[in-house]
Amino acid sequence: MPLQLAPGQRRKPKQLRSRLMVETILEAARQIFAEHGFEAATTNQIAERAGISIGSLYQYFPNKDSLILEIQRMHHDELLALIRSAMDKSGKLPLREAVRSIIGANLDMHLSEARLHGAFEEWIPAQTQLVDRERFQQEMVGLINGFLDSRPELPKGQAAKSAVFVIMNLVKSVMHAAVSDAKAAENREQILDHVVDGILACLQPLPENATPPRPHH
Amino acid sequence: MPLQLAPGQRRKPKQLRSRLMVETILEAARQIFAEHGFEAATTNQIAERAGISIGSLYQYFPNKDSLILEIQRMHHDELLALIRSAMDKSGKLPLREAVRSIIGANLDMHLSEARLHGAFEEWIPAQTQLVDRERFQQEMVGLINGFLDSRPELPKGQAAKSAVFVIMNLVKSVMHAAVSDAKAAENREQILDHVVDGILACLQPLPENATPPRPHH
Amino acid sequence: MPLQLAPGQRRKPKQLRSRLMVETILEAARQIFAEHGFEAATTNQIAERAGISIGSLYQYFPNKDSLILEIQRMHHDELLALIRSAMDKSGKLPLREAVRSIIGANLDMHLSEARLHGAFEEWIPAQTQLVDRERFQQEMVGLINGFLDSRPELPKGQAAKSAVFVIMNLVKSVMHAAVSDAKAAENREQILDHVVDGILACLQPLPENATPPRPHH
Amino acid sequence: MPLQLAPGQRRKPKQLRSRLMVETILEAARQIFAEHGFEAATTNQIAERAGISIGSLYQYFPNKDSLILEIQRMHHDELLALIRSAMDKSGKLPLREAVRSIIGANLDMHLSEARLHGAFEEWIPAQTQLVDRERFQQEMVGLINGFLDSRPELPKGQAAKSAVFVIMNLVKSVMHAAVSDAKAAENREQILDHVVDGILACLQPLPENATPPRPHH
DNA sequence: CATGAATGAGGATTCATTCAT
DNA sequence: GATGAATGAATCCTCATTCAT
Repeated sequence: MPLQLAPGQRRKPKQLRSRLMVETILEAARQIFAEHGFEAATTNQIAERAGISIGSLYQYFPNKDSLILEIQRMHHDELLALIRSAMDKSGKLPLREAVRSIIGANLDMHLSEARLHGAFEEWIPAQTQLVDRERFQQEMVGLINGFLDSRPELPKGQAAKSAVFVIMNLVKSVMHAAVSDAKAAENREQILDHVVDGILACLQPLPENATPPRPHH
Repeated sequence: MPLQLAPGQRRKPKQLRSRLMVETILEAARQIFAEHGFEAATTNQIAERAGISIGSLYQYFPNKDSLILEIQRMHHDELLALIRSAMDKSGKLPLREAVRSIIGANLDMHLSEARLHGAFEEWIPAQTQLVDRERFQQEMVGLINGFLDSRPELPKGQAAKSAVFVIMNLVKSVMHAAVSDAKAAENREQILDHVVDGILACLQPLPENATPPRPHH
Repeated sequence: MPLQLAPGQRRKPKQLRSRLMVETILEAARQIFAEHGFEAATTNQIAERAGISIGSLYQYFPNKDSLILEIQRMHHDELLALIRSAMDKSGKLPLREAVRSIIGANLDMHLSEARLHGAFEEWIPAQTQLVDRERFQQEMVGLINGFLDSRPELPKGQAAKSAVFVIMNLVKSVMHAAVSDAKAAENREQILDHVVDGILACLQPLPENATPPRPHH
Repeated sequence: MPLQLAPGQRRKPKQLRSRLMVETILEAARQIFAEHGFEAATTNQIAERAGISIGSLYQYFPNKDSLILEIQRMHHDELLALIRSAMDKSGKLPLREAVRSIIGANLDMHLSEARLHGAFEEWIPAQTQLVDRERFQQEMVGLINGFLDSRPELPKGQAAKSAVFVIMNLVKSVMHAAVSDAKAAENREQILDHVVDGILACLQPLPENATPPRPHH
């Protein structure tokens, strides 16, 4: 117990401890949710894994929902960061290689987090507006558009809207499938090939004669 | 009291009641699971919704798992039937229209079943081999291949493998997204356009010069 | 449907059917109780084993308790009959052989009914006066006294009271132990020897000097 | 707040509370099992009787079985201690008095515990090896042999084997009978006389001429 | 009388959350 | 702030018993 503290400094250690605690808890929660799913995970398990008492857990998170909400937020951020960095690194590669490395990074992350995504799906928040799927989606679209912009041979803006939409969903789905399918881990390369093929196809301008301008309401 | 009964017909009424009961229960379960997800749904809720006692429910289904298993099976069957029928009906339409109507039917079904799929995802069966994801997937692949075969302009067999993989996942993901996204219902036409574009792109043979033969292990 | 019946005869077939039904049910109940114990046995199991509907069972027995009560009664009767017959048969044998054969018969019966007795113990009747332990005990005492009477060398009446009490309990306990102890079945001969020794010892007049006339309260 | 604490003593209060709670629960369970038998007793009843919540009960005992297992263990220990102490106290008394006081203590304990033994009988543990009937029996045999050793006039070792067997079962049965028979409490003295007579008889060497050496396989 | 579908009270057990220390 | 014992509502499921057919 220090005798004397510089003014304004007193709360620093507390905040540090606080932040550390929060991170420890979240890491424990991430593991437990990943191992058991949302409903099957118990807050006591999480506290135990974090090496703290259940009471302390509730000091930092008001309830079970808040835990998974925060984890999801973090996961989204990590995913965006990962892709951003993969895009940066792939700057000079030929298109197929670039796409392949970006998607590959994405896939690896999902394979390693496996069941955590199951927990995200399982959790149906009472207050829908609390989740940040929206924000995540927006940012992801921005990222993809940025990539398209950086490659002269690819379509941009309005012309690429469909492609972006399809790519996002294709990737999402494959990630999903990879996660729920035990065998996916072994097929990594093949899956990657398929996805990359699909993405490149989407980015190819459709031959004019094949698809007449679609008129619809 | 009928004077004469065809043999084996005597037990019909019982069987009818039985079948009716089973269907009532399944419909109730489908609703409750769709509303609350798997774990959050309670068997008592389901019985109440079905208008029967909890005891009766357990007369027909040995446990909670068996309910969702059966619902999933039914859902898969309905989906396959729906697509088969949409494919049949679309026989003479130009490719884009055909694909659009098939996917459209699929999408509509998912939009109406909304959160039920969340429940499917959530449920992790104790005995994995009991679920029929495998069967479903196989049949779906067969269906898609059949469609490709029926259209001379489309690739077939080995050449289409990637396309089929991507299409399946693309569709699955969009359905998934549609299901979890409230606004999807309003964007039906746009979403459809995007998906159809994506599918058609995948079915286009990749220009040779764009993608050199990928060598990997 | 017979047109004409002799008066008073109408109910005979019914009574016969009735009696048969009752016996079938009791036999089934005996088996089920023996296999699972009282609480763990279910009336539906019993009905099924009896090859009748649960409704029919309740036509003949008002509740689960009444089943075990009746079985216990029957068991007591059979036990008494068995011992009576063993005593009759052993008429001319030397004392030790006689006792041995009587006790042996008793033991065999218990070994074969094994867990049924567990069910008797387990069942705590709501209305104590309903059970017939009292009657059973009285009759058994009578039987033993009869045996003592038939053997000039043995004590009788008041002098044998202690012996009878001890014998009854000794036998009962050994039966009990035999029933709950899996190994008992293999030790049949040894157990028999011990019990017979004990009984003969009790029937020996105590040496006067060893036990002074007990004065108490 | 004590200025100085012996090391390791800090946690005492917690452990005390814990021990107290466990004892409170066990006492409640003992009562409820004694009143209703094993199956009919409910864990909620026990918690209520103990004046705690059902949740607390399960904090200390993982399931219903563990409750009766522990109670049985305690009961066996108490019984052995009681008899040991009764044997010690009876050191200088004449044989009959000594036996009488030992058995008397035993009987009193059983009379007071009444139906609890029914619950023991009723409970058929899933994992047989968990119960300690075996240990109890061994220790009891040891105790009795010790008593025989301490009295020069009594048989020992192999010669007493039958006697010990018979005595144990006799006592057990009488205790059992006493427990299930409401009137037993009133007949205490008579029952005691009978049992003591029986035991002494068993300890009398059988007259040689009465029982020829039994030959059996 | 026979049937067996339907009932629903009741039981063991779990787990998010609180609060006295 | 930290702790973890205590809480008790809520869950899945069973089974004795009834009653319409």
